[in-house]
Amino acid sequence: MLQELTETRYGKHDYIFREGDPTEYFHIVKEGTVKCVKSTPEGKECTLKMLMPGDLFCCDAAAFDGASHPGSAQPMGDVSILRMKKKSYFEMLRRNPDAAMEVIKYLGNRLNEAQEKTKDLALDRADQRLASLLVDLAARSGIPDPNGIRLTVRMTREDMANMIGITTETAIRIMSRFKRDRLVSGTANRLLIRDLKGLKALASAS
Amino acid sequence: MLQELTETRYGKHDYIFREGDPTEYFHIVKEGTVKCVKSTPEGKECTLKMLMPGDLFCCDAAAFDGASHPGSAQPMGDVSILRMKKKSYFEMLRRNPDAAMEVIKYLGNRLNEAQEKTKDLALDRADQRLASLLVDLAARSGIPDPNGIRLTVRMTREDMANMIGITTETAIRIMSRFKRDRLVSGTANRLLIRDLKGLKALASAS
DNA sequence: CAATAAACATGACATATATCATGTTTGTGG
DNA sequence: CCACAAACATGATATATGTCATGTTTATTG
Repeated sequence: MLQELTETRYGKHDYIFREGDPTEYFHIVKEGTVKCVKSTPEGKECTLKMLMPGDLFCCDAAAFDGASHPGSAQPMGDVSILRMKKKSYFEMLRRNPDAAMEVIKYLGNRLNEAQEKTKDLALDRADQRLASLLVDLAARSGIPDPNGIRLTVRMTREDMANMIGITTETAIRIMSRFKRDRLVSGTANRLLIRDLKGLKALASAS
Repeated sequence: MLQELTETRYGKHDYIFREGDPTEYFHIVKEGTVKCVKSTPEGKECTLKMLMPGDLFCCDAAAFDGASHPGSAQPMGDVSILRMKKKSYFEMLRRNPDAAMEVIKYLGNRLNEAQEKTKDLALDRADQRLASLLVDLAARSGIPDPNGIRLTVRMTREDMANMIGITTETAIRIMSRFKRDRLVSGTANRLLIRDLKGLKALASAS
């Protein structure tokens, strides 16, 4: 069974798959961070989700028929991915109700997250959404640091902008303000959350 | 087995459940349309999804632990809902791999939809999103009419606004323009899509 | 059918965010 | 370490959309 899971490594400039590619595998993030991206013909990008170790992807319907990927998957730095042919995955689920239940649970959580994000995009201002993003990433990829919480994932202002539906310039401006207000510090290589409470307050000041 | 599914009817002013209520049942829409809504403390609303006959809801993670509903479910007019205690639903899935696979497929599709919506909110203008909405509803709830496609679901400009993250006034203005441009006609009680192609062109003019 | 509320319409104005432009700082590969 | 590119910064201006206000039309209900 488990030998059907193979490990692959990717670097920062690779694609795990591209939007429109046929779906062949079910994936699990083993190490590193993967971003799920959709783009428009004119090159605008929208990052739907940052996948961390333990996250599943392509565990869904697109893997069930001959469909193609609705978005692309790109590593943020070096990552290691476990994958399984979709046929094996499919059979494994049929034989293993526990696994199927886990996938249902996982997809349900992903759907809730996605709907929460929809609500944020629809109702919150840009600075609130950016604060939310930072709070979320602090919880998911942060490590303690003498001055706060350091984010392990390398993320530029442009990356942030794509995650919350604003332009790079707006992300830079808001981050400059957060910096001035001592909420955060540092740049892509060393992002530091200095005042988590302050960010949380901003995030939920809807 | 099937006798565990019970039918309940609701009217336009009822709630099927409210945000925060404990999750007790798995649901299926039998007749009518149900909207899934999230709201802020200040009364702003965001409609996440219109559920039509055949759609499942609460088939997800919130139903798996002692969690509560992340949003509320309200009928758009008269609806009929089938439901099953979550314990029975859970057991049914464990015994029935086909059902579990169907749920995984359904959730995957819902997740894709949600992510498509995220992309629209992040990258498209209000008029494009409204055009998208109308095209989508024409496909899902439209019936042929001498002058185009009539939407069976009764939907005010405010409802539309909540579905695409704009204000009621903006929805009214855009609909007025669509009316002037002969793309649509009519009001909540009798919404008519007069030029589906035109709307599609606008929707994808990203 | 009258009374009342809901839905639609439209103007004037405010504002958050996008766009474009230009410059500085920081990182990186040869 | 130098050269080059990426990332960050910030101003000026444009614009889509929100907000508030007021009026009309269309439903609904007693």
